[in-house]
Amino acid sequence: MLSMKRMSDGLKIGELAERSGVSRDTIRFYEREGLLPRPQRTATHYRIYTDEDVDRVLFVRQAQAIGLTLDGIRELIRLETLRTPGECRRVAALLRERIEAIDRKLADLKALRRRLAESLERCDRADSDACPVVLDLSPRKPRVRTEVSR
Amino acid sequence: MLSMKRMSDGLKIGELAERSGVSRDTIRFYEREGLLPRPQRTATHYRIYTDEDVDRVLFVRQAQAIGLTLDGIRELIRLETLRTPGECRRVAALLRERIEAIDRKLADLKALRRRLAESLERCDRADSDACPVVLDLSPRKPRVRTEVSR
DNA sequence: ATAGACCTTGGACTCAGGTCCAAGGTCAAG
DNA sequence: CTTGACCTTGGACCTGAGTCCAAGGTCTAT
Repeated sequence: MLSMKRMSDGLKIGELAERSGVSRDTIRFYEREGLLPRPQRTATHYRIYTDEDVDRVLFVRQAQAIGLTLDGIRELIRLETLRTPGECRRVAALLRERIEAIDRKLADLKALRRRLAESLERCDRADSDACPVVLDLSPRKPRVRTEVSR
Repeated sequence: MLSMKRMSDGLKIGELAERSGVSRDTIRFYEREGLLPRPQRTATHYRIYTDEDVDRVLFVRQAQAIGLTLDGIRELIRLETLRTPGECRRVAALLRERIEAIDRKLADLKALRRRLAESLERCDRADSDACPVVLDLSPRKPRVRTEVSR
């Protein structure tokens, strides 16, 4: 007979872990951190989870993936579960903030990439010994004339 | 009479700290970590640094700024100070690695930015309550029909 | 009834890159 | 000689996001 068990309710922590792709320890950690509600327990203190909890864990991972910290995620969950009026505006603000942070990061990384690519070129052009790039990282120690800016 | 002191040699740790823009503690930490050579000492055990050390600290900060870890920087310093043959090739390899890492990061961030911008738009378009974006982060809980992929 | 897989707890540990602190030594000025 | 700014050391602590562990309880199959 097919076990009705899997249908919907009553996951043990290991099952939640498997379904959501995080470790048991992480789940307990999220609970301590207030990212997951305290689950019901069996008579023997086993945690029992529902599909909602699976979603909640996935939510946390998604939110992490977009660069939020656990603090930020807690805040987001609070907004959602309390159905705070103006929730959407808060979320929008949060999003704008995140986007700006990303734009700054992008700009930094692009500048960095340019620098590195330039260094690499010089490195490849160099005749082997005494890497110009290493020396270049040392400020004002121009033992090899740099001659790159043109 | 002008003190000859400032000319060149013999910085105390606080002076090195000031010139290189890091804290005393950080300097001692770098020494422990092998990023700075052990300095000479006065008879009373004060560390005395030279201008080379200023450069070295700045080097470390520069290298950090391009995304290297302290481990990587230690390696770089080893390459430089040992004048390892093939130094330049190693450096070039390191640079290529860094550039690839940056490219991956850039791609990730751009994708992320697109997602967030899209969410933000939906958020702004929404009529106030029950933010679609928060709900959207929750996988398969479409209490509000998403209707965005038109 | 016993093995093996699962669960419980609290607390320690990880990583990187530092920061902070206490208790004491040194040095220049007033 | 005392004050205040500087220096020394070893070691503890911090952040963020978990991971690992020991000692014990439970459940399922054989």
